[in-house]
Amino acid sequence: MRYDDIEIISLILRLKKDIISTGEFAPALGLSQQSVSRKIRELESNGLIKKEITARGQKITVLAKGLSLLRTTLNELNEAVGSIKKNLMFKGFVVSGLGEGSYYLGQDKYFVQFLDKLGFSPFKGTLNLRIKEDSNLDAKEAVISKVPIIINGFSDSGRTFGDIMCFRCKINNEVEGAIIVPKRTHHDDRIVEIIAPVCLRESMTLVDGDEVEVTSY
Amino acid sequence: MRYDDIEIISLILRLKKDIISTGEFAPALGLSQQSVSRKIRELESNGLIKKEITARGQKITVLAKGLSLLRTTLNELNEAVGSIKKNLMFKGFVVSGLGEGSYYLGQDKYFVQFLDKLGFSPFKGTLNLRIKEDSNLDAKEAVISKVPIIINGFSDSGRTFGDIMCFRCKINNEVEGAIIVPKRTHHDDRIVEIIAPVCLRESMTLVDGDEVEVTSY
DNA sequence: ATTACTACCGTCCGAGTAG
DNA sequence: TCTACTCGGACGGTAGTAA
Repeated sequence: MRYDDIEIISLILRLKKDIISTGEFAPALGLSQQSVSRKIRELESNGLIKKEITARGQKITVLAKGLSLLRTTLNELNEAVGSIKKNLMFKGFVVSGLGEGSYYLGQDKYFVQFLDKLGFSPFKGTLNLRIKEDSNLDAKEAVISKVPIIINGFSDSGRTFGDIMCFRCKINNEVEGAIIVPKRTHHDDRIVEIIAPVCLRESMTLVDGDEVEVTSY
Repeated sequence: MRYDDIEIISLILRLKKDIISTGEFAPALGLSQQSVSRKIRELESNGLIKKEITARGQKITVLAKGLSLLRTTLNELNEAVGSIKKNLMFKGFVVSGLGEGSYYLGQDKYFVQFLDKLGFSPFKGTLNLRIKEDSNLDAKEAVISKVPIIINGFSDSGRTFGDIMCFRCKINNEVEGAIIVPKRTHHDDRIVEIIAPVCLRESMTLVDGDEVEVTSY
């Protein structure tokens, strides 16, 4: 478990203190003072750090070997996070629109924001997909847990319209559009509403039951 | 030791395989098949991943909670690596110039490159520092293991002049200059030669034995 | 204050093996 | 093959305390 060492080195560097006591370290690592003391001694004997003990604590210098381990790990995590993006794809089946999306698109105060924030003027209707497999559901959850583009809500003639979250996506690797999700109402998890500059049913000749692939990027 | 989980999740993502067996995982983590099996079950019960067991192995999906942990860790490491730069400071004592630096500065073909690549025209002499403490020596090593600015070597009337590596630095947090290190000759590790647009001895009224702080940025 | 030793003990690892 | 159970033993954790 190489990453144990990294956790400590990372903390040492982030504390940005010249002198640190093992007791100070302990709670941040969820360990006792004694264990931290031992861990640090181990790091030193592995040549990852160097320490000088003073009256108030120890001055720790992360050595080249330690830094190199840190950088390697950083690269690994970057690679891991990078590979997530490629996993952000899910499939669903075209269903007839029962979603609220189309209604939103009819509201001018929403509509103007779409062009502004998404860069395209959406067709005034949504493509509704139903997700069947659980694995695709997870992918969809991953997409809509990314940082959303927010379409602000408003009040009009006594009614309140909430914020809408948008997530850019590509439909069948062909057309660029966006998944829209009302911020408040958590309606059926398995239905996804998609908007695009064009009518997707027409431009891609889709009918109910057709499988569609959605990629987030 | 939170990072243990990360190590496994990171590996899962980097393998980019749909189906993975615990036995395949084991060597990469330095654990036994049994331990990997248990670790993965723990990850699942902590809600970080989801797994489906098939005949050939298990299909693992990293859940939102797992991804978020991964991103947090990535940010921490980025912060840690970022803070290294601020740690790149060392101290040395002014000594009389026995270095080769001054000689280099006398060579026009080198000299013109300094202005070009460093953005300043150096005073035709170097400030030589001797590093006494080992901790400072480590910091100095860290500085000169960064990506160097290279001053190209050349041949002149039969003699060969090698490449020179430069590292921007700040002297006593006051004057901007550069550490220069011949690429070939690995002369005394404890002597550092510094160039600056001005004569540092004069502008900072330095004499032999004065302590000087060098920061790399 | 600190660090770190000793002693004890709980957790975790892995060999064997079942399913 | 695969996953995962049992169980003995090692490793790692902490309390007490010395330096």
